[in-house]
Amino acid sequence: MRTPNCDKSGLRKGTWTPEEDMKLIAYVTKHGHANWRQLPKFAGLARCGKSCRLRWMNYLRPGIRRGNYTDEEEETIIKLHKRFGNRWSIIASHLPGRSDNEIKNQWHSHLKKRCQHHSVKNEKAEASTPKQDSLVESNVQEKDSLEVSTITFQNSSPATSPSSLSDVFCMITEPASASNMNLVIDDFADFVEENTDPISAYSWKELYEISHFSGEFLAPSVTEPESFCPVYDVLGLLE
DNA sequence: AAGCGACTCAACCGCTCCAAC
DNA sequence: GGTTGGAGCGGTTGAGTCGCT
Repeated sequence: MRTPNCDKSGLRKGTWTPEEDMKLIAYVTKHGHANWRQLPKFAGLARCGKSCRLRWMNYLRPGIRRGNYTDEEEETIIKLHKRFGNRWSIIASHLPGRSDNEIKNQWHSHLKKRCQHHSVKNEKAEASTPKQDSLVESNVQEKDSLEVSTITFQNSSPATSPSSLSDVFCMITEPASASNMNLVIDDFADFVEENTDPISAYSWKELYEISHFSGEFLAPSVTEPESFCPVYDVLGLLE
């Protein structure tokens, strides 16, 4: 951890203390974050706005997921990195609860090596055997599966119904106009109706995050944070 | 137990983008 | 069209931790 210190203008730098976290959570929960530059002044934090934003986006916002990556998540990162390169924010938008910073760290510490190792193996294999049609085909299929969420938006009617919360997230995080966003929200509403049981307490936090990004489209029952964001109850921050 | 290099990950820095004027 | 200011992004840093010798 970086040791806390101050810069020339008296603003604190380095590791965030629990007290600072509490102040930031309390302020953003109550007032939102329309202006990061002004926020630290009003929240009583001796931090720059950028530092507050980073702390909130990467560690404090509702729905953020910590801990080990699943195999599925790692595969998704690898696939999306193949497609988008170092566009961490785009990649993060496909992984609910993961921040761009965390994904970037994961890539540099684990996945990059794994991919390099994998590509060296592939190169050796390719050198020793002629190209097979099945390999080419599997690449095409992989590309097509990544396009699904985009296609959903490009057509004005959804091509597929979401089968998991991750699918809904993929759809929501694609570029969308207000009209096709409404279609996605309809799908989302259907999904919630049909899948009330499988949604875990954690997933409800994800739902809160969806409502945070697209609250105007969601039913009021989904935008009540106390229903699915127990951490705030613990902190006593809900009104 | 101590030393040391490799690794992890929270945080900073500098740049770009974009909207408002 | 040019300028300015805020937000966001990606690269990099460096303290802490881990694991090997």
